[in-house]
Amino acid sequence: MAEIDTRLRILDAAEELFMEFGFEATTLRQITGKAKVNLAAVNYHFGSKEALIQELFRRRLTSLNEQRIQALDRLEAEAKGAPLKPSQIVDAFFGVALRMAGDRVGGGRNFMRLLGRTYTEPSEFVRGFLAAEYSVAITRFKKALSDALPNVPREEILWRFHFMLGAMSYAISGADALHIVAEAPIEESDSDDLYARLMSFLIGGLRAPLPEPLTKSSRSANRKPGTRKAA
Amino acid sequence: MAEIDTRLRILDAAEELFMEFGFEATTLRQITGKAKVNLAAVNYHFGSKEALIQELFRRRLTSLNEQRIQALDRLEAEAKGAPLKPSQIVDAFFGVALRMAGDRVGGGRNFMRLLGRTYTEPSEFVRGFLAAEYSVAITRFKKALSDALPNVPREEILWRFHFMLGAMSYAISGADALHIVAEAPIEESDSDDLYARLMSFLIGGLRAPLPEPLTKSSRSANRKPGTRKAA
DNA sequence: GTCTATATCATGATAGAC
DNA sequence: GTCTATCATGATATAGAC
Repeated sequence: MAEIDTRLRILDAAEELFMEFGFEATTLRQITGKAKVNLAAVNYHFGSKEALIQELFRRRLTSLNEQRIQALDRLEAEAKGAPLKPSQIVDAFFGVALRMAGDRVGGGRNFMRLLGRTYTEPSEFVRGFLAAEYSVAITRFKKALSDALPNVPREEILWRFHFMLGAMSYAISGADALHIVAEAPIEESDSDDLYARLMSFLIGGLRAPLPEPLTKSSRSANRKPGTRKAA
Repeated sequence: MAEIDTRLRILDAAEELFMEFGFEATTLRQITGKAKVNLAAVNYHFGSKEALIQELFRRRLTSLNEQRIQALDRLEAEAKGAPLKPSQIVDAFFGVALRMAGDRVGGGRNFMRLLGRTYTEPSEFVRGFLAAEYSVAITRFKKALSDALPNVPREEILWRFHFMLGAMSYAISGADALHIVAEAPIEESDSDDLYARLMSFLIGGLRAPLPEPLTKSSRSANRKPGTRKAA
């Protein structure tokens, strides 16, 4: 048990526990207990519980988004100026993430599930650096999607991107959360299956016909009162 | 400030605070402070913090799922045995929820955002009665979707239902979470816009072409090594 | 760098007067 | 039903020996 090892042991243990119980419910005692290090080690190495959380996200997110950008770079280089297919872009963004989520050995699986939940969590300080870490990648991918879907308004693209993130988050939460939907225990799909399932769903949603004219003027017109308009 | 009022004041205050800070981070002192009732009132009226949380979900979920089932009943009665359109079924399930989420006055908005996050939260005791509360409605809707999409395997329907829940959850988390994606502050869409946007996305995903043969035998075949199979 | 021991504080819950 | 006062517990964080 070398010196540098302590840091990593803490990060890994924290990742698992945060995933399982959430940030608030996880105590430093649980973390240091699981990591088999002293209680004081967290504050020595990271300074505080919050700083530990930030470092935990930083080490994974930086790599994740770099991979995403590299994948996009590769696609654009191959295309030589021709517009990309939306499915390629979606694959570059979500495929990388799903591969990290499928990685059982490196702990990426725990992290991605944690990330999915954190995204909607309203925890002030987490949201801040989440946005910062994502900033570069998001800009690139929004641009790519806009170019690939010239007929879709940018605002619509933004929302669909958001919906896709939601679907992915639940996809990664996976079989655990699915138990609520499926009374019968569902077999844990392997990550290739999950990948294929999610991708076709995402592309289907992304390429769906636009909602309505939706120009600012026409709104909530021609709808029978009492019933909701059917899509 | 009558007697019975205290209960409601606590429930409403708790709903807002849980939504904003989460279950663990919200203290009874915050709740009773906001509700302007005594600290001991929570334990008097509900017995414990956990019981408060359960009661909070119960009062909303029961009504929500009853409305969903009624909407489905109505559709099936109108169809007189003919198969429903998938979009009608999706509308019955998610339309009701979005309407509750759009309801600013009754506090339904807070609740739906809370629900979306809770769904993936791994909190043991919450997951239990979530499944119980949903049980009846889910069974009905799974059946309806299976009938409407006879070519889609039941397992695939289950997953797509799951993905749709994820998209809806993020949709309801709404503009707040979207800030992470959109650097520029995005205008809060009104609920009609959001409804239209989400519905077309969901239908698109639900009706997307099936992933692959995906029969148990053929798996991870014909994929170029080194690259991920594109959808 | 790592440990023990402890300071300081906030939590959920309860007892008992009114 | 509502209040005040308090308990036991467990939280983060730190001081100081090794």
